[in-house]
Amino acid sequence: MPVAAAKRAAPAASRAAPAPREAAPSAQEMVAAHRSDDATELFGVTELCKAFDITPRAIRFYEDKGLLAPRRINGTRVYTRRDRARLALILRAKAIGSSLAEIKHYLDLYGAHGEGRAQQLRYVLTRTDAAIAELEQKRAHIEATLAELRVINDTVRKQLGG
Amino acid sequence: MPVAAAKRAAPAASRAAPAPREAAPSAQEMVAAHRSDDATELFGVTELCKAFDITPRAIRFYEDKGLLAPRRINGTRVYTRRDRARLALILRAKAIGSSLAEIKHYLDLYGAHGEGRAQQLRYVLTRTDAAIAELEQKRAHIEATLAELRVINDTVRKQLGG
DNA sequence: CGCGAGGGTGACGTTAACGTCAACCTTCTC
DNA sequence: GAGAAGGTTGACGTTAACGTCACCCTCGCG
Repeated sequence: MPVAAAKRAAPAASRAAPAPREAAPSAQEMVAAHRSDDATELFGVTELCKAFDITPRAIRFYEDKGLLAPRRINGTRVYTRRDRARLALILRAKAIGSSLAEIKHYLDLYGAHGEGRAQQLRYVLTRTDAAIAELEQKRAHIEATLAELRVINDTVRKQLGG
Repeated sequence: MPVAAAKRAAPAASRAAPAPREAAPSAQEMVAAHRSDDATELFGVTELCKAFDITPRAIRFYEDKGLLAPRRINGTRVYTRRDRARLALILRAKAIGSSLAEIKHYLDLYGAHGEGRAQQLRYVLTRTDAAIAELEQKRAHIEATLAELRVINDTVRKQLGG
């Protein structure tokens, strides 16, 4: 999965923008982006495709799965900045190995806090707790693997250097 | 993927061993386990299945994919401690979102260092470097997500507490 | 008014990672 | 020696996450 990017680009153009960085929004900003419903700053589908280096088919697929719900203007999809933020979340969650079904739950969390009643909020709380625990687990796995890879790396480096 | 464990157990027995912890081996031990080829301490397939909470079908599948290569005694699979260590690596790598194809490369790294010539070692070096970089990327994604989830969690907690 | 580009819609194909099932061996036990 | 238990092998089914393809509509333009 990591070793599979930059597949089909424009027929005759060498692109060198693998990561769509644009000043790395903070966690607060990211979360807030999901609550701003302003209609200024709209995006087209190809715009998002180029911005995130994915295909329109993928975007449509996410929409079929209920992860995105852009407005339609005369049938054509129109995305707000909130939609764009959701897409960013989707892709990042995918990158850490989540399935689209799980991502759907993540998005619920990002969207549904702040206005619900106590019952709802409590639910959000337990879900975020669980999600956090899972991610910490996963991070632990990654750090263990990193440690082992570094052992190998150092060993080999010494073999070559000595 | 995380939210899907403890499926079919023995028909009439409640098991409560979700995580197969046994004194968490260090990175050095883990790497070393891949280089010990002693035939003492052998395991059967169901033994491994229960130990790691997977099905025999999965193990056989990994074998088909070349991730495992246990000895056969009269057709029956027999696993050494090294095989068991490989299986542990496979599952951990899966948990962090790697595909089996990628895991195959990981295993190559764990196995092939220490004896090769400079050419080979250099290759291992670049591969470990790449793998490390990818994992650090992934870890960064996880930490970003964690930060956002904590923002949500705190927000909700304040709403309830205040 | 023709038409080409761009976007949309099924429908089907594909790959990964197994699950399920039927059929066949051994080996142990009674 | 007849089961029963446990292991092995195809072969086929399944789910997720898209890719590909064919066909359609619509808008802008010369």
